[in-house]
Amino acid sequence: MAPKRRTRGAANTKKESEALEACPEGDAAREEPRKRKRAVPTEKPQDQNLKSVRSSGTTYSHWLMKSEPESRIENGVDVKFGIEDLKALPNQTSCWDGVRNYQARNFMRDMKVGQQAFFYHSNCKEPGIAGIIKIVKEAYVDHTQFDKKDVHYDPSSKPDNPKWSMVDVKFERMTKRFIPLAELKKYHLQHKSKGGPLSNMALFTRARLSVQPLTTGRTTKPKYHAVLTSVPVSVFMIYEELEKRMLVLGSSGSSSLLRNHWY
DNA sequence: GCCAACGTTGGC
DNA sequence: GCCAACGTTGGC
Repeated sequence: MAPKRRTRGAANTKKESEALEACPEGDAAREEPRKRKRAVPTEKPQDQNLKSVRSSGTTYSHWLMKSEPESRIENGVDVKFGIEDLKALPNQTSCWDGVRNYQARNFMRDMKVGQQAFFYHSNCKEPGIAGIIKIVKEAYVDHTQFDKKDVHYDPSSKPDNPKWSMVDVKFERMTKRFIPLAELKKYHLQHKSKGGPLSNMALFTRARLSVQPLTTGRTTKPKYHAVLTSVPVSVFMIYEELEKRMLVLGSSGSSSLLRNHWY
C-alpha cells in the first residue's frame, strides 16, 4: 500500500468536544448525514514557526507527502485520495491520517503550521508532484489507529499511549505543471554525479518513505554550495525553478540564480 | 501483476 | 540483539 492518506469519517463515536479535535474533513458526503461541528483548524501567521528543529539539530521546513490518487480497495475500503480530492473537501482541508511508519510519523511531528509540502501522487499511472499543500494543524493523535474498522487500525496502540500522529493540511495550489517522477529522477541522477539540489532527494534515497523532508541537497561543486549557503534560497525556489523548466522545456530561458547550477 | 527494496516481527 | 521470515510500498 502506499502513502497513507485515506479519506473517511472521523470521530463518529466521539463526544462533540472530542470531535472538535478530530479530522476536519467532512464525512457527511460519504456517510449517512449526521450533524457534527466541523473542526476548523486555526491558522497561525504565515511567517511564524516556519522552521522546525529536531533533536538532532537538523531543521526542515519543506516536505513531500505521498498519497494515492487512484482507486484501490484495501480491506473493502477505497484508499483513493488525490489532490483533487483534497481540493474538493470543505475548506480544502484534511487530516493526514493512516501514517504507520515511525520515521514518517516523526517528520510529521516536526511539521509547523504554515510550512509547505508537495502533494505527491504515488502508486498510479503517472506518479509525481501534483500540487502544494500547507500545514494548518500540527501533530495530534491519529484517531484511526483505535478504529477496528479502519484500514490502518493498530491493535498494538493504546489510547493512553497512542503511537501514531497526524497533521492537518490545506490545499494551496496545483503546481504550474505536473512534475513527473521520471523528470525528478532525471535531475536526481544528474545532480548525484555533478552536484545539485536533488542529489539526495529522499524520494530516491528513501523511496518508501511516505512523508519526507526536502532539502537543498548536497553537491560536489563547492561553488554551488557557496551559493546555497550564502543566499537564502528556499527549497521551494528550487522546485519552482523546476516547474518553470517544465513549462519552457527546451527553451534556454530562465535567468534564475540557479540556472548555472541546475544541470 | 511482478517483484526489488526495505521496514517490522518474533524466535532464539 | 541477531537475523530469517514476512509484509508493505510503489515503480514498472
